[in-house]
This record gives sequence, structure tokens and C-alpha cells, in this order.
Amino acid sequence: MSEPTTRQRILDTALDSFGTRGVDGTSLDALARELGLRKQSILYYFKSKNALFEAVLDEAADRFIDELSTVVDRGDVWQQVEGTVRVVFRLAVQRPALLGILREASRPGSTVAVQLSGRLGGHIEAAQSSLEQALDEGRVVGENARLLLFSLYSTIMGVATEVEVLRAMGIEPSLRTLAERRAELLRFLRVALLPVEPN
Amino acid sequence: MSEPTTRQRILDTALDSFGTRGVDGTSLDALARELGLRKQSILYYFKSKNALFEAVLDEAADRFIDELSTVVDRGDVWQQVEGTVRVVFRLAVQRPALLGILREASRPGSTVAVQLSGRLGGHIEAAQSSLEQALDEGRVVGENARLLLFSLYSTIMGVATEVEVLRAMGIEPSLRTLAERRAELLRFLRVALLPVEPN
DNA sequence: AAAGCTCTCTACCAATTGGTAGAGGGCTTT
DNA sequence: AAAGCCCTCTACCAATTGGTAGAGAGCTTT
Repeated sequence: MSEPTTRQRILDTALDSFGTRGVDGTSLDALARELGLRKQSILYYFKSKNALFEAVLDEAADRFIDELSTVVDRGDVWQQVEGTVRVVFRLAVQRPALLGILREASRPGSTVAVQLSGRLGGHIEAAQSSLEQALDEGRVVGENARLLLFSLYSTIMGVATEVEVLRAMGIEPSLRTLAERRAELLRFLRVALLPVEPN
Repeated sequence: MSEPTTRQRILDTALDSFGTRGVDGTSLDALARELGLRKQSILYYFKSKNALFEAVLDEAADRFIDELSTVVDRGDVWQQVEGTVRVVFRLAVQRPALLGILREASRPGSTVAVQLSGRLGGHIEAAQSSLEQALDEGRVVGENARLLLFSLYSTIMGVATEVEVLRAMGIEPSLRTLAERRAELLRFLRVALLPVEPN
């Protein structure tokens, strides 16, 4: 387990800071301080703050894909959904910034969203066609695969990341309540997706 | 129809800018320029940028409550859900910044979220107890009213506001696709919420 | 040992940030 | 007409922002 390169350390720390404090809320100086460096060293590896952000986005997309890689090749759509929920919830605990940066990048009006879509495009398409097939075969309830996928995404990401809304509802985020949230989400999705026939 | 006060104009413009460009992405100078003022005039009405943000949040919460006021007193839970979806989607077209500022304020780690929860707390509770009753009477499928409400919120807000994710999926946001999105969302929620028995 | 490369640093910089102090114009009240 | 109030302004300010220029230390290559 060799030490990570300085470049990698910068990417790691930047991902965490961008993902939690936001890009605008993260100054190169603060980032460098956290790394025990001067900001000029950051600018040596990345020619501008925006270039750093783009690199961080690529990194985040790669990791996200990596995390989901074990899920995609499951045959059953429901198992894919279930696996995705598990992965996303694990990330919400272990690396919340990874989800935070997706949130940051997908802000309405974001200019970098295109970039993410380029990275994730293939996986989105795969998920969609998988869903489409299940829809055709009546294994899943719905009409439009793309829009259904979009609803699924919104629900899962929202439930996993909207912790402040949760607080507003009087539920303090903790490991316990997180498990409950996940269970309720899975129930919700199961009812929404799977046909009633108990076979 | 009298002209709005300067204070109100500031609140209005700030809501739009905070909601679309973000708080960090909005400088007092830029805001003042947009208003045809100097920033010192803004600071005359609001003692600091943060105070302005808090006032904007209160304003946004009031408007949001106002928009939903016609929905809450419907007897049927499903009609409440349907009405909420309609209101949120209308806002997504007419005043996206209003939803944007909720998103901004509910960022994980946000310090102002508590404030919003104070404003919306009563309405959340009302919605919850309404849902609870429907749950008890078997009119709605689910286990935990609070968590179910949370899932509903995440789904609706996500589908209405995650336009960049939509773009990434190859759906260009427009009035046409928005209507389709809403229809699919309503179908999704209906299946997820309502019991199967037709009658 | 000279030359070059990789990396981190100091030294700056112009622009922008949120914010303070206070002048002064135009009302209304005395 | 004087006094006070409401409002917007000019004039600053210190701190922070992202970014440039380039020195120099340590290594490898010639």
C-alpha cells in the first residue's frame, strides 16, 4: 500500500471539500492548508480551480461507477434496484461528499453537468434498456422506462442525501434511522415497481 | 397595483439570484447592479448578506406555504399528493428559483435549514398526521407515515428539479416533456401509495 | 559536473468580497 | 425655517479570491 501521489491527495481532499462545502465555498488557499501545501502547488497539478473541479468530477464519476459495478450485472431488475440502494446508502455513510458532488454538479444551470453525463451516459443507457426489457416482460410496472428510471433516481438520491429535510421532520440522521429509512425506501420502491401477482 | 417597496424588490431579486446562482455565487454588488442600486442600499435594509439570505428564506417559505395552501385542506390524501405535484411542477416552470432556494437551504451541513424547518414545521406535521390517518384506515399503503412522507417529498422535488440529470438522460426539459414527467410521476406515486383493490 | 526535470516554495498582483462611515438630498413634522 | 427622518449615495477598507512569475532544492540523465 504505497503512499498516494500528491496529485491524488489533492483530488481526494478536493472531492471531500467540494462535496461538502461546495465549490464556491472552497478556496484554493483553504484546500492547500488542509493538505499542508501552498495553493501554488495545487495550481502546478491543475492549471485552474475549474480544471481541478473537472478532474474531481471525473474522479467522482469513476468511483461512483466503480461502486455500482457489482450491481449492474445482476440479472433481476429488482436486485439491481436493491443493490443500488444499498450502495448509495453505504456511500451516504462512508463518503457523503461523493454524493454531494453529484448534487453539486447536477444543480440546475450547472455547466459541468454535461461532463458527468458523458461519463455516466453508458451506464444510464444500460440501466434504461434493462428496465425497458423488464417492462416489456411485465416484470416491472410502468410505462416509460426512461422516466421511470428518472423517478427511481430522484427517489433514491433524495432519500439518501436530503438529511436536512429529515432533520426538519424531526428525524435525527443516525445509523439506526438510516437503516429504517433504507428499509422504508425499499418497501416503497418494491410496491411502486413490482406487479402485485404473488405468483 | 402599487409599486413594490425597495425592500420587497430586493427580496424578490435576491430570491431569484440565490435560487439560481446560489448564495455564494451571488455578490451584493451584482445583486445591486441588477436592481439599479448600490450595495450599500441593500445593506441599509438588511444588515448583512446573511441577514438578507435569512429574510429571503422566510419569504420563500411563506410563498411555498401559500402555494400549497389550496392543497392541504383537501380531504383525500391522494388528492393532496396530486395537488402538491401540480403546484411543485407549476413552480418549476413559473418560479424555479423558489424550488432552487429550498434546495440550496437543504444542502447537507446547511446552517439555515433549522430556520426553514421552523417555518414549515407545522405544515409538515399536518401532512404527516393526515398521512398517518390514511395509513391507519388502509387508504394508503405503507408502514411509517414520516418516512413515507419523506420518500414522497424526495421523489416529487427530485423529479421536478433535477433537470440536469434529465438532460444527462437525453431528455431536453421543455413544457412537453415536463407534462410527460408529471404524468409518469403521478402514475408512479399512485402505484406506490394506493392499495390495489380497484372499486 | 553540468544540464535538465520535477516539484514546492516565496513574492506578488489585480479584482472582488462583505462591510463601515458618513455626506446629503428630499420628505414630513415641529 | 428649522429639525428630524428616510433613503441612497460616494468614499473607503481590510481580507480574500484565483492566478502569474520565477527562484531554488533535490533528483536523474547526460
